[in-house]
Formats: sequence, structure tokens, C-alpha cells
Amino acid sequence: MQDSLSTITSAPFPRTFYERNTVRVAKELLGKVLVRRLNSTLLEGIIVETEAYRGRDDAASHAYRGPTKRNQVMFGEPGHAYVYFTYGMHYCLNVTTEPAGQPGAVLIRAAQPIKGIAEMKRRRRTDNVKDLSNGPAKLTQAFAITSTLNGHDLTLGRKLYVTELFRPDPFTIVSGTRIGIRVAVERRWRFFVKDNPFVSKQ
DNA sequence: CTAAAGATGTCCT
DNA sequence: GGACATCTTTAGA
Repeated sequence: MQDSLSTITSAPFPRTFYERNTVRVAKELLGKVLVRRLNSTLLEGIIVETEAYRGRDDAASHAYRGPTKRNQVMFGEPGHAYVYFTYGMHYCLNVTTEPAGQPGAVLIRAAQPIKGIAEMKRRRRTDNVKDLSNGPAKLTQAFAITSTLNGHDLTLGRKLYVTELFRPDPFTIVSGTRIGIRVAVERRWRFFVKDNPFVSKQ
């Protein structure tokens, strides 16, 4: 049923969308469509929860102590996917922000599935739509995102990109503290759509 | 080289 | 609310 809510074919956001303050991009990504193109399937979801991670000024960020092999894409050109592996089993998806040379990324924490739901259910091994992508590692599992997409250019409209929602409903943005970090816990750089049931934690 | 933590999810109590 | 899976990265000796 939710598959009938389709988006029009729309262009991926240009690099200028990402080449801005990370916190601002984190807010503006809410309500936008995350698109994953597989060989025979199209997966789409409305982004409903994000977190901003910056650089030297953000002790919770992977980029805080400077570039490493893992985080190098955070220092590169904006508008690329930063996918990292954690806890020995999970992947998390970020989009890079800020001008090249200046680190920044937005963690995509949750999405509301709108297309390819059957495929997502298979990948997540559940029939509960609310459990498909309400968390960063659940989302990457549902959307078939692994480290092979690390560094992928999101402005090309190919395997992975973000685009406009055709007819968005109005929503309110709520900010809160970021989840799962132990430093810089006071910053309210987590953003989510108020009352949306696909957010990981209200 | 060694060790601990990790932008998490799942299952159990 | 807590244990645990599982392994890469990073920090520190």
C-alpha cells in the first residue's frame, strides 16, 4: 500500500546542497528521499532522523583527531557517502558536507520506507515495516548499503542519492542530543521529524 | 604489539 | 534495563 505513494523521477541534489554547514544540511535532509538503485529493484525512503558530525570542534566526530584511513572521505568533496563498519557487524551511512578539506558528515539514522518495501523486508528478515529502517544500521541493511559504497558520489543519481519528495507534508523538526556517543553529549545535533513513527527513539 | 572501545541491534529478564 | 555478538580502528605501551 505504501508502495503506491510514488515519487516522481527527480534529480539528485547538487554538490552545493551538501557544501554548507553540517548542522544546516542535517536539518534540511529531513523530509527528503533517500534512493538506492539495485540491479532490479528501487528502494526509497523519506529521511526522518539525522545527526550532524563536524571536525576539530566536535569531540564526538570521527574527524575530531584529524584524517585517518577510515574517515578520509569526511575531509574530501561534499556530497559523497561515508559508510563505516562498526561493532563488528554493522554499517552506518553518512553524507559528507562542508567545502573540500573541511570535515563534516550527516549520519542518516532513520527513514520511512516508501518504495521497495518487499525487498527491504527480505533484507531485514521481518514483516514489520516500522522495524525496517528505524536506526542507522537497520537502515543500511534495508537499503543494501555496505562499505562498497564508501566514497560514492551522491550527485550522479546512480546507485545512491538523495532527491526531493514529490508532495511533502508539512512537519516539525525536533532537535535532541546525539545517540550512542560518550563525549560532546550536550550538543543537540540530532534532528528528527516530530511524531513520525519511523524515528529510532522519540 | 596489545587492548579497548565503538555514531548498534537483538534477545533476554 | 542489561548482556552479548563480532571485528575494525585507534590509542597507547
